Amino acid sequence: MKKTPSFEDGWKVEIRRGILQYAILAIISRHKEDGIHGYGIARELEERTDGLLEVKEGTLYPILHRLRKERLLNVRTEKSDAGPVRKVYVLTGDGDRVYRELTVILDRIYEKLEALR
Amino acid sequence: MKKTPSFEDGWKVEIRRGILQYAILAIISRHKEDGIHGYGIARELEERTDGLLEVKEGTLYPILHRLRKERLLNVRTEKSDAGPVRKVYVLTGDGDRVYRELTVILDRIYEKLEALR
DNA sequence: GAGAAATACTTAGTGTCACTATGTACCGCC
DNA sequence: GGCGGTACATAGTGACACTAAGTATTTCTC
Repeated sequence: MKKTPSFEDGWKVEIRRGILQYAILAIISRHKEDGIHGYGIARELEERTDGLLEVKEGTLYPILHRLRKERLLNVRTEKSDAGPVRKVYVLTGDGDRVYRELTVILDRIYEKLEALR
Repeated sequence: MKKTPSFEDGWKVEIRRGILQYAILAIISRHKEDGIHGYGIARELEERTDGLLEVKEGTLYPILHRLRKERLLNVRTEKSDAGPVRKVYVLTGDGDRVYRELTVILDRIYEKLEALR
């Protein structure tokens, strides 16, 4: 029997909404035209945030598909020397623009939240 | 005919998840044992964030009910001299504890996001 | 060459919650 | 008595992070 999650537990799930999409854009953005593949994004997300933004595949890949559908990402396939074929993602022009817009909004929100307390 | 919302529009809705609950706890927290009523929370939220975290009643009241159900808030009713009876909310001990925990988590997340870009 | 372990991606199903829209009702003022 | 401000409630919708389970390839070890 699983115990009912605390309010904080549920909140942690909710607060990741939007944040995850943004974080993924941020990671892809850092890799510029070289791009990075899904599995690599998952690893970087975990390592570079000390596990705070760790994602399971079931969370990550739907986000990537969505971002691609929105034309924020381009994909190419690439042979891996240690597993099946990879899908390598790079930001489109739109993706870069949107990423920068979200950064501004996020900063504004955080700023206002700090002022609120 | 309403135009299809942009990616940013949808993202703005998603990013508010969790944030709104936190912001509402923050506002109630500032009012200590005096408390503040729902309508007042809505006004403060709008004014103190330059409209960024404005909420409609259909968003606000369900959140208050939820927080109360989680025993993070206590309610008392109070006569208003300019309208119907008010419900005045104050943080419970749990509410105060949770609010402070969420603050820590939020700061950690924002810190990691900044490091990511 | 069988099995395990790491890599790499996919998808079905669930629950939560911010949103839109609408409704109820009280007060003071002209 | 109608209007504007105050004050709260709730039904219905959609997006998305989650869990869970699956497929498939490569390399290393025995």
